Amino acid sequence: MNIQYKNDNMIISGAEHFSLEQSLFCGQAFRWKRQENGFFGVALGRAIYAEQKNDMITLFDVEENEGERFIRYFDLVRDYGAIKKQYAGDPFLRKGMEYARGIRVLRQQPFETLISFIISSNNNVIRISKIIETLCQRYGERIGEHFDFPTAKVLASLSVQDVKICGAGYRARYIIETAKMVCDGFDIEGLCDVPYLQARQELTALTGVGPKVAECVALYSLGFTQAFPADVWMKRVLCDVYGYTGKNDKELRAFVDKKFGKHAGIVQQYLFHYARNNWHDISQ
DNA sequence: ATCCAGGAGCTTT
DNA sequence: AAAGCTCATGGA
Repeated sequence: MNIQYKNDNMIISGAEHFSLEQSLFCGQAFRWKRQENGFFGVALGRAIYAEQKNDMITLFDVEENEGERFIRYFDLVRDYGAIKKQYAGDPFLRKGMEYARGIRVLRQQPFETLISFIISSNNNVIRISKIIETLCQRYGERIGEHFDFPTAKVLASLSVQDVKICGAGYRARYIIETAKMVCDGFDIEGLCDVPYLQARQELTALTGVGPKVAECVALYSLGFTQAFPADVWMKRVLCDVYGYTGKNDKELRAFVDKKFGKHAGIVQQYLFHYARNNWHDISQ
């Protein structure tokens, strides 16, 4: 992979195992849109436009120091080729990795990820995106014509009605209470430095955060690649393809740890994207 | 109309 | 501990 800066743009060439399209629209991020020949989003506190041609990605209006932050955001340093090789013996997973070959697990901002996945519970992607966008427009700091994700401080100051207006439904209370806990000193970023099991458990102390949301935050924002968000789709795959018969969260974790190991979360992203888009073929 | 969506909290067994 | 019920909302 080679990086250069030209005319205020950042150009990444030779990026293997990476597709903007697949990484941005595989259900892990909610604020990106297809625009012109590329993708527009608000991420890391700024508006950004990106294009990709084969293995060349251009990030527009990005200076060097900021470019490094997006290298991390897109998880471009990690050797996905080596990871894929470890799992090549699994026939179904190999199909998943082939279908979703360009997915990288993004490293998003912890608070935004936390609130986004609280909103995701018992909800669908289109509506999740809509709620988040409204939340940003109403309560986020303005970035040109766009809006940043609201801060914990602002969200903590809102009434339930203020948040319900955005379409959040019964989750409005969860959002506000979690924001308050963060304001009162719950250190999300700090969870990067504690063991995975501890991070996951501490996250569930937040209102609206159960096992699934905790796994999402751990995987998509804290860098725990072994975190394994298991929604209805993943459970279908585990049961129908891998013969999982367990009943509770603990049994599922044990099954997943044994089956997929320390990069279970990355594997999960391939399986999720593949299964969600091809279930008709998979289940015959 | 009924069911479902990247589930969690609360109540009852 | 484990299973059951409820929680807004909008689209299929």
